[in-house]
Amino acid sequence: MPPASPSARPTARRARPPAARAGAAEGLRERNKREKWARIERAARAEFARHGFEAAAMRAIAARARVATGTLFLYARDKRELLFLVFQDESRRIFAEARAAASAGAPLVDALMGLFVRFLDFYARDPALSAAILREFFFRPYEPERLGALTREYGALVAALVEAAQRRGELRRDVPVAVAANALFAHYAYWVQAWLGSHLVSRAEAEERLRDALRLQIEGLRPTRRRAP
Amino acid sequence: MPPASPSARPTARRARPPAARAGAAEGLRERNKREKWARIERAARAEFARHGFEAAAMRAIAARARVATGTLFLYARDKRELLFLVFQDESRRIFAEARAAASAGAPLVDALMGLFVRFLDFYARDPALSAAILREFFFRPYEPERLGALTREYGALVAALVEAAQRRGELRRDVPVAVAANALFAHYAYWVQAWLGSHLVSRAEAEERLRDALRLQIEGLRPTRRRAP
DNA sequence: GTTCAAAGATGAACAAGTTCATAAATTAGC
DNA sequence: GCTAATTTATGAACTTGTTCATCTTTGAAC
Repeated sequence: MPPASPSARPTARRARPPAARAGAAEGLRERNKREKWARIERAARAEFARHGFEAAAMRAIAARARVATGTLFLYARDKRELLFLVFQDESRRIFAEARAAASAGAPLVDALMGLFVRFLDFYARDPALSAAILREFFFRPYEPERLGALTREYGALVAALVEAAQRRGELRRDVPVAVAANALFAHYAYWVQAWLGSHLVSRAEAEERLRDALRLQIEGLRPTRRRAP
Repeated sequence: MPPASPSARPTARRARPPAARAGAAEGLRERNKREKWARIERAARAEFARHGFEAAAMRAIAARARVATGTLFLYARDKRELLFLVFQDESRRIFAEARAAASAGAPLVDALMGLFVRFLDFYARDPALSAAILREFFFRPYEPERLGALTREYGALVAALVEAAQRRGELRRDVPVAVAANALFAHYAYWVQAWLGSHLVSRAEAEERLRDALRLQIEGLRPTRRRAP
């Protein structure tokens, strides 16, 4: 089977979303590109929010941004990438906040929930759009180097919390940090899916069940001989 | 926010895939419908297999089935439902096999892996298409009463294995069966996603990590005072 | 300031999913 | 068997994502 994604091609034919900073010596080209991208991003955000990912039309986004339809494809390879770029900044911000607020000293379940709940809040702002993001980027091959970076950061933060807990004796030492982190993260992914994807639980239920699941992952399902008071 | 799916509309405008059995007294209408649906299903299966879900064209499916394009939409509401209908039978078969072979007496991890591996094999036959199925039906609101039934059956089977294990003392009794089943199933969902969705692991790795994760879910991450020999 | 090559922008054209007015086929009433 | 009513089938037309030949703008050499 041939690889599903054309891996060689750069993001878009030419232009790419320029870096956000308005540098000192900035040519006309760069300034135009920056302004155009700003308009496109605003427009995309608005149309996605109003109509959802599927129903938002590229032509409508282009019209709102006052550019030709084809221009969109100079800044984003396709509609999916537009979605990704729009949410990239916001995810980064949420993630930075979560990292800053991460209390590696707290009991592991609390520390993890402090991180996870931030993203639940983020998703809750627009659940349908969040579901689209998860679907488009975690269930479809997609330029690993962009999204992969965010995912790895997330994983690394979970791993750091796990390692801290292990170090202080809250967790077994014979289980590699990565294995434990994956096990815990699996519950997060599962309940997010149940909430945003399958609509089997509400946001509140997802949070509750996730907390329980994390506890249960730590405690284990095996019968215990004795329990500490 | 309005619900994303038009919940009222029936599956397709009129006709629906007729029941498979060729009843005794069968009118011309029903026979024609049955034959046409058989052709459509075969055609859809072939086109999906050859080109993948996205690249398979409805027009090509229609041509191969020797019907007009619009006719497809009398049998399936949209392309997604065509995918679902095509795979419904096969999923059912796999599931029935798994249920029949389920050895509720085996250690829980083995019993669960006996079930899960059957689906991993199923997915492995066409990973890209399997990923499409998971993406289209678990990350998008979609007529809960169809897919929901399959999912619930799956969940019920896992729960039965869990209950058997609990009964024979392999698991704690103070954790509700549903909670334990969800916790275990989460690892399955996670590693399937890592394999089919994110391409982070191979099929073999997914299986291996899943087995480890199930063990770890049972053992727990908490330090143990003592271990049975 | 003029020239020219490179970068950026445009929108008509294309392909694919979906709809719907219309036609064909089937059934039921007589 | 004929007719009317209902179901089923058709494919042109519409919408939307995407491409690409063409045009415009920019920057630098002179």
